Amino acid sequence: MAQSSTQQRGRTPLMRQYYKIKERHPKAILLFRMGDFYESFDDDAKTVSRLLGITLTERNNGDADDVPMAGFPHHAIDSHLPKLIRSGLRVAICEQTEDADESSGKVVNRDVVEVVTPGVSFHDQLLNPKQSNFLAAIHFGTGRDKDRIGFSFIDATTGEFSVTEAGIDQIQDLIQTVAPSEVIVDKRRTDRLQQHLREIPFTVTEQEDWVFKYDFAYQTLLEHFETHSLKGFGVDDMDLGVVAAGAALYYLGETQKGKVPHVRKIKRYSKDEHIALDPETKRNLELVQSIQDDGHEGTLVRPLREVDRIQHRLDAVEAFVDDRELRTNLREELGRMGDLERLAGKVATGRASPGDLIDIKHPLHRLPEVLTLLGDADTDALSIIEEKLSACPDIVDQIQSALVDDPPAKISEGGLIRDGYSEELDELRTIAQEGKDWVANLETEESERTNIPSLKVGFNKVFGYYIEVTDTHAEKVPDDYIRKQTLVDSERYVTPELKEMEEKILTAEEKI
DNA sequence: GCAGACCTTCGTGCAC
DNA sequence: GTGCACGAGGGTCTGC
Repeated sequence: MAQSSTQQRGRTPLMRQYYKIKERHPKAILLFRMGDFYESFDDDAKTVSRLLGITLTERNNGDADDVPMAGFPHHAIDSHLPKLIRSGLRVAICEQTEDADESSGKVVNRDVVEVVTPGVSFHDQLLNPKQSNFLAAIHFGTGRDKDRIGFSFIDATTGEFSVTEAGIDQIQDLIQTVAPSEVIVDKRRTDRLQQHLREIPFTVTEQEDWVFKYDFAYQTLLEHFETHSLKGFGVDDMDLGVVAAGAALYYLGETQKGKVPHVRKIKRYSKDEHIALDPETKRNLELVQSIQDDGHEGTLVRPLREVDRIQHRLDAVEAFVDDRELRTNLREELGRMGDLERLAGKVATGRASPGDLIDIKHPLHRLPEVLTLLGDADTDALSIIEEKLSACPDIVDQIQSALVDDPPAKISEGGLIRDGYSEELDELRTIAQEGKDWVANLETEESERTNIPSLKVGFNKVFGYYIEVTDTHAEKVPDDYIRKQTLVDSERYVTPELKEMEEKILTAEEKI
């Protein structure tokens, strides 16, 4: 709902900025970055406070009424965000887009950088490593197509993107087969969705009707894939499907602010390729997990229908049954590999952590072994796979030469880049290390100079480097020591030289 | 105009 | 090991 100028009047600049951004995301909880905190206001704050169990307080708002507020430190988002999303909410994450130092005393610029929803999330805490997380779009036909639908589904983390068309009576089958976490639908057609589903085990997100216009959807797909038509993907003839696919891709782009370069193709999905299984059947056949311990994994969620493909799969299975060594070795190799598809998605969207990059290197490093095993197999069913895969040696080399083997959890912690990769970085590290060596020697030198055997040099985040002397030796403290802190049985001091070296070390580490 | 207080939660340092 | 105090970084208000 648009805020009138009357409503905006009297508010502080910060709250005017907040409501302006909130206007663009009325259906999402807006997490508003304020320094080291994510803060929520107004009705959002009441919801956040209730769901996260955190204090609901208030923030002043100029001449307008105080605004309800609830917040948490930015580093706690990984634990709080999943609770909000699992409650079925959408969360818009608003970050500061400039440094406070550059804002000339004004409120810093802010903007939403990501909208997290049940069907669109890159956060590990919200994803099941064993399952795809699909966003689906359904477009209901009209006129002569009134009994048909376009159906598209996309996994934001891997870029897997499919489209199909079906009779309206097959919605239930499609939903059960794909099992999306979220379905987007034309807001005028929500009732039809409900009419054709026995239950709705996903979040329904309504979109404006223009999102489901053919021309808009088709153009969205062409612009994304940078093509003149969709013929190359084999989906050009699916008018209803194209609308659903365009709507799904548009929604994904909106939530990720266009950062979805890893969605590089769309494929035609044929429901006839697979047998639809309802949740009860999957459970009873223990295809996904065992009934007893909920832990055993299954792989036959989408059984094939085509005889040729079934035969091809059986050939591969037979090869493994006949060749125990191949089976054991390949199982061992694959067991060491992570989820490359999802990791590649993280890299493409700029979300990869240092650990993710190393997790990419390890499976790629082992891929030649896998390719050799597949190539040596005595069946076309496996050697075809070998021909399709590349070990990407250039990527492995680059990661190997640039990154350390045991990276920090966050880039901000430093120590990610390998020595020798960057001359400038090596120089800064040398300055920092030499400074630390100087500080380390200082303890011995000062202990001898002052004749205080218990003298210690330490560091903490509050006071930086300091020299600690117990009260027993207080009378021996030299005149050039500057007192900084008093403890129960000791005093802490600094010297001009120590402060100068601290500045050198910290400046170098900041640049690193 | 300036300094200090305030406001959510959480990690850290310190005292005991 | 436990409990307390503080600071993280924004923006705003209050008091001098």
